[in-house]
Amino acid sequence: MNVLDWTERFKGTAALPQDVRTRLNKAARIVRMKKGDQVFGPMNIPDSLFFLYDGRIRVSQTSDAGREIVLYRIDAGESCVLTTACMLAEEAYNAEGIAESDVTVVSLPKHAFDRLSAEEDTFRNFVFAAYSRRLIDLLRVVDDVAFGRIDVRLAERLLILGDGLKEVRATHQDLASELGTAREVISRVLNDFQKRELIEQSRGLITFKDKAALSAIADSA
Amino acid sequence: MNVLDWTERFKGTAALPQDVRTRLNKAARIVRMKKGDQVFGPMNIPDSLFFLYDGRIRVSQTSDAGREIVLYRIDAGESCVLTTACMLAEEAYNAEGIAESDVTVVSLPKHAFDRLSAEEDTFRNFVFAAYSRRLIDLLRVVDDVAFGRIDVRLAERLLILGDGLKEVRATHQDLASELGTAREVISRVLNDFQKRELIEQSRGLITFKDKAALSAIADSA
DNA sequence: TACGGTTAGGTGACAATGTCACCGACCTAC
DNA sequence: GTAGGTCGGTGACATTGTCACCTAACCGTA
Repeated sequence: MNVLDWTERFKGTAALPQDVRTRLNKAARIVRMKKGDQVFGPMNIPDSLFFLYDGRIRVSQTSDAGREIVLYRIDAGESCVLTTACMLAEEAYNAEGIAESDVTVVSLPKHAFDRLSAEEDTFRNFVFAAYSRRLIDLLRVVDDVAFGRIDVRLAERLLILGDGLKEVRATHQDLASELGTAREVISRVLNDFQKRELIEQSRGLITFKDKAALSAIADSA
Repeated sequence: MNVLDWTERFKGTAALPQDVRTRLNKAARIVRMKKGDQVFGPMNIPDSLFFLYDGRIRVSQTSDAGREIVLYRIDAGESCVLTTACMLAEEAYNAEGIAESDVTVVSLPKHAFDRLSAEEDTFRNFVFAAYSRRLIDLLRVVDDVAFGRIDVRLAERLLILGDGLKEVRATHQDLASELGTAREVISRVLNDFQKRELIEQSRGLITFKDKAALSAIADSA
């Protein structure tokens, strides 16, 4: 079943001795999911650890009123700490992970995780580091939401989403969900950006006209 | 120096064999600090793990503009994950911990922490659980700040701060810092609460008149 | 090609929150 | 007492969020 040796893909497993890696390859299950699938969510309390072998996952939280905010993204080679947290705290939480592309996930049963983090310093440090990074990501989100202006946050997010590209394919609602605000607010700000000739808009598509000026706005935090 | 055996105080250490606990008592340093002292902050990147033996620590974050928001509190018996995170990520962050009372902190050098979390399941689970709890705390903060109304949040916070008491000793600025908003906003909402006879105010002091009604507001999230 | 339903986006009025400038009341040290 | 600092009040205004309702673009199908 496991035609691929995923252990070489992760910082926490690549350095492990070969026999440990072989054991891991036996214990783990490889799961493939399609773009748009829910990788984890408030419904299914996980009983395994997840490592993202390939693709990208967007982790977001939804309010009672149905508004959404993106917390962070998981890239290939990273582990998903939030599922771990939910598992350990045995607490469901209204956060969900959506596959932003087709993804390949390595699912490691809890007992294997326990054993590995007990026996292997490298692996344990990898997990701790992942936790730390997410904590700091969340601190950043809190800072942005509590203290940031939305024009600044939107400029920043557009540049990230369109990194290296000359356009971003996203609806106003998508962008509102990124920042945890309302569609109308995004529409207003984007129209302002357009009037200032920083971008052009068409249905579901934003085209950069002046990235430098957007950067200036994004940095004026 | 170590007249007190702190290891009995923590879930992660109380269950350890006596010889391990003795070793820990040797390795750790006991630090006492006064109410109001900064236990950790953006300046001093920590090189040790902190466990709070006694007292309470308020962890908050400050914006560039100087506005503050309380992220969570550390109670006696808990470990301080954020310092751990900063240490592991080797990244300073603009969060700080302030002693809300006189505190006694157990400071465990990194190498002792590493060894302990490698050798003792109980301890490792304790640390993981602490991380998880803080992550979930922060998700809650994000939810509140991004989606919550401030009258609801203020009512809620007043009830927490005055749990079991009939008054809360805090200035409007203190409460603004709790919620990450401005003093004027707190003043407005408190005046509204007062007009509705839910509270009474005097300088630096808020007295409950109708906790039930406040609860109703707090729950109307 | 025309139709009808769905989705994306626009708009104005209003409510909630944040910002600014300035004020007076109170508190403490001298 | 008074000087200076802290605490809270206030009105005008800016920003952001909410609501109701609208139009335009897109898509599948007859």
